[in-house]
Amino acid sequence: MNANERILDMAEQLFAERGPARTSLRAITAAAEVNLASVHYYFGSKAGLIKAVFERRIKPMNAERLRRLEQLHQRHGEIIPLESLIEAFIAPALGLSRDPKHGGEYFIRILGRTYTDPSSPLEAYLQELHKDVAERFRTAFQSALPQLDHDELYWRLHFLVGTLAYCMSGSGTMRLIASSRLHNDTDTQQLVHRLAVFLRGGLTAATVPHPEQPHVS
Amino acid sequence: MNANERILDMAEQLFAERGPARTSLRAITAAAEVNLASVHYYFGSKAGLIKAVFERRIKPMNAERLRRLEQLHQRHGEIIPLESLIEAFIAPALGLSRDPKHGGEYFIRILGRTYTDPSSPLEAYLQELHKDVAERFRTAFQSALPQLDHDELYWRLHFLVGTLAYCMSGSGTMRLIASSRLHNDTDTQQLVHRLAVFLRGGLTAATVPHPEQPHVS
DNA sequence: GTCTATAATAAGATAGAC
DNA sequence: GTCTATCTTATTATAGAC
Repeated sequence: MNANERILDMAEQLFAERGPARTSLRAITAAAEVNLASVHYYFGSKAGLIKAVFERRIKPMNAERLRRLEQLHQRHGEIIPLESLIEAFIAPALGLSRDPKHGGEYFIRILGRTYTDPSSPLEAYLQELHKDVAERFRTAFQSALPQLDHDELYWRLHFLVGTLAYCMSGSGTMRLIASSRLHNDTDTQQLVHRLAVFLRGGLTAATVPHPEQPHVS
Repeated sequence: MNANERILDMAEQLFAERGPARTSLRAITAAAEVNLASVHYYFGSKAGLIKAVFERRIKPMNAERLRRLEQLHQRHGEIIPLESLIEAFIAPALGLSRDPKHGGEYFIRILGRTYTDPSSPLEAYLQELHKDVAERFRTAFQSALPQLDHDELYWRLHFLVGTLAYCMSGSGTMRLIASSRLHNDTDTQQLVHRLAVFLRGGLTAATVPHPEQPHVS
């Protein structure tokens, strides 16, 4: 394997463990058994490396999301069954860790964290990478959930992304609130299904007007 | 105001903006208009300061959660209505930003992020701070949702925390998937209510057996 | 308790040989 | 393309005067 890829692989792994900010180039190059200078040769800077690590996984992930969405539109027309739509969005994300070809065992944890890290220098870049997916799925969700007004849909999709991000971010804090026993049940298919059921429930919950503070706009 | 508190306040604010790892003590002491050495005098080290920043907000937050839980148990006995239970858990967290007395305008963003940051040196300490709340609320949720088995409850509470964490982490990436227009509707009461409706839908969603991969244990 | 000065370390970046 | 050696800067931490 070439140095370029080895660097990306080890950077990914170390970022997952300690976060990009706490991971030095020295640690990465040592793990990848390459020279410190090679990072700058291949990626220009640490920021360039970080960008490359994200790009390598996110582009195929979002391509898969759009492929699935396209397929669903062909089968169902404009209005896609909610459960299918949810799965088309979350499965490619959670599946990163599953498919050995994607090798994202570590990556999903990084990505999950990044979604709650607004201060990251990556923010604008990530937004750009997700723009197309965000737009198309929002439209599809609006069609599948015509009963929700624009604001309500906005917030619920926000909640959806949050739940997904937390799932992706891994098992560390996962045990904070829930059971402390370890789970072998990390099977991705199961998780996708469990999450999809939860999200469908949340997205379709009947809106009840706020008792004390009715909506005025 | 004394130096101790000024340091905590500015650290909190800067952590929210850039994250603890990317915030230097120099930046903090400059903003707080105190000497660099005073951080070590009061908190021993940067790690000590970070711990203090978290402790100051989390302890009252969790005390308020337990207070509300106690009150609900007195009113309803063992089985608390789900919606009340959800609100008792999320309102003190989201309310941090609201009540000026708590002054957590910045803090909730830090906390939200930390939940998806398993590599943080704080992890064990946070778990300790949350232990009591986690245990009591898990029991209460199990009573309110007897139809869910242990595993299913585990995951759904996990999803719940994830959604809450994302909400707390702030508006940065909040716009990735959803509308790009800015919202003035950041009113906390509204948000608590919106989130509670969503979570209730998710928590009570009927479990459907996984079609392709039935649960075998 | 507060401050200045400085130590000790670690980091990203680069020059230049091969 | 690859590597060694080094530069420059930034950071945490501490010693010691006041």
